[in-house]
Amino acid sequence: MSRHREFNEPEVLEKAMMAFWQQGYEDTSYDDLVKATGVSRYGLYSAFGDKKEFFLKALDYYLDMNRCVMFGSLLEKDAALDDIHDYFGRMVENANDPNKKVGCMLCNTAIELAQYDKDVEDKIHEIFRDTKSVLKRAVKNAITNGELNKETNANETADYLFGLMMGGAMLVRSPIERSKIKNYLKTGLSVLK
Amino acid sequence: MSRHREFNEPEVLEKAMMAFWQQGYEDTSYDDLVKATGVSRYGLYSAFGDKKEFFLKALDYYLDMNRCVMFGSLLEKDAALDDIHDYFGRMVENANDPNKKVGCMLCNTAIELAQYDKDVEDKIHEIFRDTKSVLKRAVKNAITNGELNKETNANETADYLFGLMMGGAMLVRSPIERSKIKNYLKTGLSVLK
DNA sequence: CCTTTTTCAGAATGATCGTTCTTATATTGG
DNA sequence: CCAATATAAGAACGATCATTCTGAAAAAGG
Repeated sequence: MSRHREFNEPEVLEKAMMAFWQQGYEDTSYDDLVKATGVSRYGLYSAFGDKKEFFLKALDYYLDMNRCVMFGSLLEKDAALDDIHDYFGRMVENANDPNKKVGCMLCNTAIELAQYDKDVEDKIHEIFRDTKSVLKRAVKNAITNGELNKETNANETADYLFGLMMGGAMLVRSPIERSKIKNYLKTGLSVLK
Repeated sequence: MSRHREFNEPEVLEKAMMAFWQQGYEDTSYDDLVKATGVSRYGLYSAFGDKKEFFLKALDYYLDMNRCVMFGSLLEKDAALDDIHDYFGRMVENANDPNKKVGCMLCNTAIELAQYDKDVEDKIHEIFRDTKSVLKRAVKNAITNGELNKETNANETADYLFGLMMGGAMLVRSPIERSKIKNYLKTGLSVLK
């Protein structure tokens, strides 16, 4: 008995994620999602729930797909100074592409939604905490390795790098010249010594 | 003949500006503006035009009211290193107030609207250019005064300080702990030497 | 005080939003 | 091939949006 779904969940989730990423939560209507995915409203509602549930699933998908790609070797236990520079190097590369003005979906969400939605705020906090830990570990390793001055405050430096990352993600989304973003990240990293 | 307006334009504009500042463009409905100002829809439309015109007037008002207050001595021709530190010190003070999560109206607008509205983008560019000039002049003066290393690249450093400023404004609007913002700005300023 | 003119308050309008409902179709087990 | 059932497509619903319109009230000149 019964018919089967005509769509593939991950494929649809990816398309929906792209729509939410590019346009944000408020500016993406359920109709936009129907158009972007090519799936019926009924299908989307039964598979992904209402708009907020759908968004949270899209955000999870974004994190699953993009974090490893962007953070790369920085996620490894012995990550150190080179891995920090590599990460920000990838940010500069992304910033240089004038078409990529979407920034980081997580950072965008932190600005757009987290003030008004407790569920979103909790998720943001969790990921931000993880991200800071990753940066802090790399800073500590760099100090141990002698790549950074022994006097370096690992905690403050991790907070700083986190802010540099978030600031960069926001600058990418603003209508600023790409060369300025490069200068921002390049000079910003010069504190690491 | 005829009746007079019952409201005072600058007072009303200030109230509308606060609403737009706190909630952003999209999340502020014309009804919100009617409630926030206590003025009739008719009165607002005839005095300030439609929603976008009203927003641009509110943004101008914001710039007129807040730029001098925030930038302070940094706007003076002979501003140098101390004035840069003073400015970011005021940012830290603002960030420490947990109730002040609105950030900078101009930066918020750059993120929310500038991608989709040419008029807004042009205004943002103009103000951003001015802001960078102010920072660059202070950096140059600091180099001349011997407060900064002679090798300092004034242009890149100005871009960096601009990003630091915008990053800080964005962090304030996100649900991040205030102490992290302080660490971000404090460590960020340590490049100036 | 009365006429004129503008303001006010909010009803009306048309669009769009998220969500639900309806109807017809496609699929599968028997 | 037929009955059962989940699907798809989109119409329908109620809310809210920006904007316009509609009397009633208010103010000022004669």
